[in-house]
Amino acid sequence: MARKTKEDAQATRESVLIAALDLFSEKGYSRTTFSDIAKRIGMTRGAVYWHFDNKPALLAAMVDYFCNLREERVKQHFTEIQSLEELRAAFLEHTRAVAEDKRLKKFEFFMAFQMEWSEELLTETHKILDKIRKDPFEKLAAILRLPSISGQLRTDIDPRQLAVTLAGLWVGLCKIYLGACPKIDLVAAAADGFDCIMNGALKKEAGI
Amino acid sequence: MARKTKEDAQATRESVLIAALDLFSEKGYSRTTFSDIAKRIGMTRGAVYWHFDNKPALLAAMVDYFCNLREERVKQHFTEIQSLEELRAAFLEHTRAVAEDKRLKKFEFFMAFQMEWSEELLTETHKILDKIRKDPFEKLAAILRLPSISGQLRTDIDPRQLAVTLAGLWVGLCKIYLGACPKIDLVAAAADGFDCIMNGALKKEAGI
DNA sequence: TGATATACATACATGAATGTATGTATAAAC
DNA sequence: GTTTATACATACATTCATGTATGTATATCA
Repeated sequence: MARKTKEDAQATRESVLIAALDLFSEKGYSRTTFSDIAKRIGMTRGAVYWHFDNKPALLAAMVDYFCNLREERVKQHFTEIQSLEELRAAFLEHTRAVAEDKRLKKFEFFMAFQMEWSEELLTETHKILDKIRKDPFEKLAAILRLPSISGQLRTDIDPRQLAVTLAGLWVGLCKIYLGACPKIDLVAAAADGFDCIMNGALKKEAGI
Repeated sequence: MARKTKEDAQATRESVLIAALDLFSEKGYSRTTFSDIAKRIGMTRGAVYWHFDNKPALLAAMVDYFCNLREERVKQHFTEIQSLEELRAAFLEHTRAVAEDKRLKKFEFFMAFQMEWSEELLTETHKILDKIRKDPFEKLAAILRLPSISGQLRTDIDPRQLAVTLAGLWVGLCKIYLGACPKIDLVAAAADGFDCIMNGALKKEAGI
């Protein structure tokens, strides 16, 4: 058996990426081998090596693949936000995605607990990770600066600081949830936290 | 050269633990070898193997060592809290410790970014990590339930939920700070977040 | 003042993951 | 229809971390 069609080859490439996420999130990046991945998809190491030069390259491709998948969700949720209600809805929808989309959850779990980020691997996935690491509050801050929203904020509240607080809450709750020792309802916790923060950030007359 | 005094041996044991934290946080757990650690302290692998049976055992001892160091700080900050002002001070003091105590910062960085937690390694360090993972909001919740504090909370605020929010904020801000891409002032961000949340959680007449 | 256990250093043996070279059947290009 | 590049499988070579066995000088203890 050899030489499949281009579609078949593309399919095995994707199956490698998915198997990589599965195994990386199960065993950790460093403990999974090309052999593990090949076995998982019913092929040999040769197949994996044909599609990806080495492990860092596979990691970069995998992170890129699922980051884009995540970015699409973020864009889907956080574009065209005009009001506080829409921001709240987007915040919770994005949270719900982490809690309910198994693949996204795996990816977030992998990024949070199953990866040791060396300088080398960071530069390998440089472009994609730069986005993530700048994103969490820049996007939020821009939304909070919209006149329709910032007008409701207390005058002593800095939109950027508020964005940091909201992003911090989101990152922290996700981490606690993914660590999953004391089981929490992620969406409910995010809703409570969001309301509490906004309740403190809004002018008295503009309560949610 | 051989057979040092008991004090000397204890000193090299500690130097191994410290070198382990240094190297683990620099290169990641999986990429550091016993050889690396031995070189760092100017000894051979034999010395490291004499003190620790293998890498998981060393990891467990190292985590135990620095977790206890951290626990002492937490206890130091979070016992005998009676008022909101004291809670705020403790919250910020604990945050400041992560930002300014180099060793604690290294440890938190290691736990957040340089460790892939397999089932095996989790059970190895079971007792210690159980503490950490239950801790973040149980301790906080207990404080928030103190009459002197809960009396100031709005009646629709659940102390436990508030604890989850505060813990989430803390974990998230630390993670963002330790990731350190968009530099933030951790202590200032924690103060702002704390105030904002509390401002939303307190009765109108009990503002900070 | 020996005897013994200690705190290492040194040497070796093993396995396991990596990378590469080679083989091969077949889709695609001409 | 032939050629060629593709999408793998197979085989081999190398490195490297681990673990263990052994050696040894010296605190410690009797």
